[in-house]
Amino acid sequence: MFNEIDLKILNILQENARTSNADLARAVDLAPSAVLERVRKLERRGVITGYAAHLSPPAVGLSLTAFTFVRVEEAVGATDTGRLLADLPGVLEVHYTAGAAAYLVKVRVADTAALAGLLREMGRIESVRDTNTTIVLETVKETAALPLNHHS
Amino acid sequence: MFNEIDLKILNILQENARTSNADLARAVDLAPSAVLERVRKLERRGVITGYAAHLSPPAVGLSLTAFTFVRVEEAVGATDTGRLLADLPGVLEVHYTAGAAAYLVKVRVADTAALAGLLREMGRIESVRDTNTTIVLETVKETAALPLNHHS
DNA sequence: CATGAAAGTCATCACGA
DNA sequence: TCGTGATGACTTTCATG
Repeated sequence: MFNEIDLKILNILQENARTSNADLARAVDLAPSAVLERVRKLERRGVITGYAAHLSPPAVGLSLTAFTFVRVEEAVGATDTGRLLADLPGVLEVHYTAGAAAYLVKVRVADTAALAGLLREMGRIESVRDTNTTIVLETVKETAALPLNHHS
Repeated sequence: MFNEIDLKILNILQENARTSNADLARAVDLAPSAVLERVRKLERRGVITGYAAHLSPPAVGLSLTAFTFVRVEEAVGATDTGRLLADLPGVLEVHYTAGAAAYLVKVRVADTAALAGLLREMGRIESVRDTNTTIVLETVKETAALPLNHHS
């Protein structure tokens, strides 16, 4: 699906999304206009889904990370509960998981009090049976950068 | 720590990291030079940690997401095992968790065969006692954008 | 798909209020 | 901290190979 030039562009943009088009062009040794078209095409094809600044959670007052399993009673395949969970403030990720009908929810909040409040909100959702939370003590690695290989 | 102008800048950049400085300036109604200095300051203070292009995992051949709990036998507080886990290809996140001495590892791979291979790699690490994997069927929400409030 | 030229726009810096 | 103004670089489009 990609040639090596596309891969190089994707890797550079994963590392620094604010790399200028001119710098990209120099890196892959193409004219800026050619690079611009490649990037646009990658965006249009849905390969690049967006560009995000990443902030330091503690720096913005979100010092507590946790993962919560939310067991639900809902028809298999339905994700209505998931969407309700996703809308709660502090919920960054909601994954519907195999096995026990449950969502795995990644949460970032200020402190344990805020976590307690968030769990209470989750419990208020009708279809939620119970929750099981694991608090993160230390994040060793956290990236959104995907490993790209040549036969992608 | 932040005033409303900084918050607005941070929110815009979380949404689109490639927003030009000139557009930022128009959005917050300041001169470009003033905005540039604010952004630089936010970077230097460690509030903004980077800018990343986000790719569609299936579009690059990574269609399987999973979370693996890795129980370890290692001194409390040590994260050597965590770093070894972090270096495995396909491992996006490694969190050391409270409770049972364990890491919660977020993984993205091509398919179940690749997952099996990755789990085998994990098992090869000496300090790893066992692993427990939950496969994601559907990701309802997945963002790195942090909710910012005015008393951050 | 890539190039190169042209027009408009932007990034960046020094300076002053 | 901010605005102004200058300059060199960049972005983007388009005609063309």
